[in-house]
Amino acid sequence: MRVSAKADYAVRAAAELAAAEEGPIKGGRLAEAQDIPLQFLEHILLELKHHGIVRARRGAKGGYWLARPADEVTIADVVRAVEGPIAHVQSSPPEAIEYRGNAEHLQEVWIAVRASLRSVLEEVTLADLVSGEMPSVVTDLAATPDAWAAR
Amino acid sequence: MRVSAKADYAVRAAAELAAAEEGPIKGGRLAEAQDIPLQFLEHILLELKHHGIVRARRGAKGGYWLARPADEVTIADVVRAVEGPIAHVQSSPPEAIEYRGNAEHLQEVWIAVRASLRSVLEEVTLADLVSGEMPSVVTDLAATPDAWAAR
DNA sequence: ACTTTCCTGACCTTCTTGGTCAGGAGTGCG
DNA sequence: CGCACTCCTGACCAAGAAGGTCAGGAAAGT
Repeated sequence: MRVSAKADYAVRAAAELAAAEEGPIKGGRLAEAQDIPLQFLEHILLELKHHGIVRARRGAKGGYWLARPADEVTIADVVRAVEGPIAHVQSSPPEAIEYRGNAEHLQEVWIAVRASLRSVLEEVTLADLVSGEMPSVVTDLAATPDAWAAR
Repeated sequence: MRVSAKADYAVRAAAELAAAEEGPIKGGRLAEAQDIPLQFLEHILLELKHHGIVRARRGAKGGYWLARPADEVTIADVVRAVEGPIAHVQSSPPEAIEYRGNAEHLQEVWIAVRASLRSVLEEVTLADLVSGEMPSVVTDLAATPDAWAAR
């Protein structure tokens, strides 16, 4: 139930790409802008490329850029590319699990958990993230009492 | 962003305890009812005990029972007991992270993610789970289009 | 006393996390 | 052409977590 460093890095790098006005951006610049170890970041960017989130060119004047417009890439896309499916239980998707006895309805709970994660992650685009103008689902949730408090 | 076997097991065992009419229930019976390796389950139950979710007595006629009424124990309580804080990013709570550059607003997203998880996990009690009568937040989410579909 | 059941720590194997290192391959420029 | 620059790729690595198992000790009941 935690967000890995890899996913966090991937979203941050994608945000930098989304904000770029023009031309390919070098890995080194992304690493510096977001304070991410360069060699680790390159592996992450490669995964993003394999998943069609990002494109790249080598050589001088090379670098990375988004494969699609920033308002068509969601945070869920980026997270899935590096972390795999969201909200799996015991490495299986919740709809594939069969519960017995008094835990029978647990499946519905995990389905709801996944749906609630999706309702946030699939709603926020990289363009939203960069502009700071979040969809209402985010501002509403962030405004709930204790949303910023530890538990 | 996944649910561990341990958390899944813990909730299922807690559901069995919540459904128990009377008296302590033996670990062996829980393990059998939910098909969980007994020795692993005992470690989990011990953690639940240390977190005040469960109580126990040894010896013949011994076993485990809930420390509080089933409608006062949420799934979030159980999950936190065995997995630690929900929705940490890079092992830190989202409110403690400072983002730079174009990722500045990412913090709000992770806060919203945590709030959305809480809105489900803190709302469902063990009593709800056993009865199958879920709070509306769960039924609403489970009824959204594609909630049961993979991505 | 003796059985039952919880309690605890040690241990184990495999996988994941969060990286680093070394080198190969494509691109652009002089 | 040659060279510098940058991405691309696989190998490796240390530490920790995941998902258990094993052996024994300590309370409770009969």
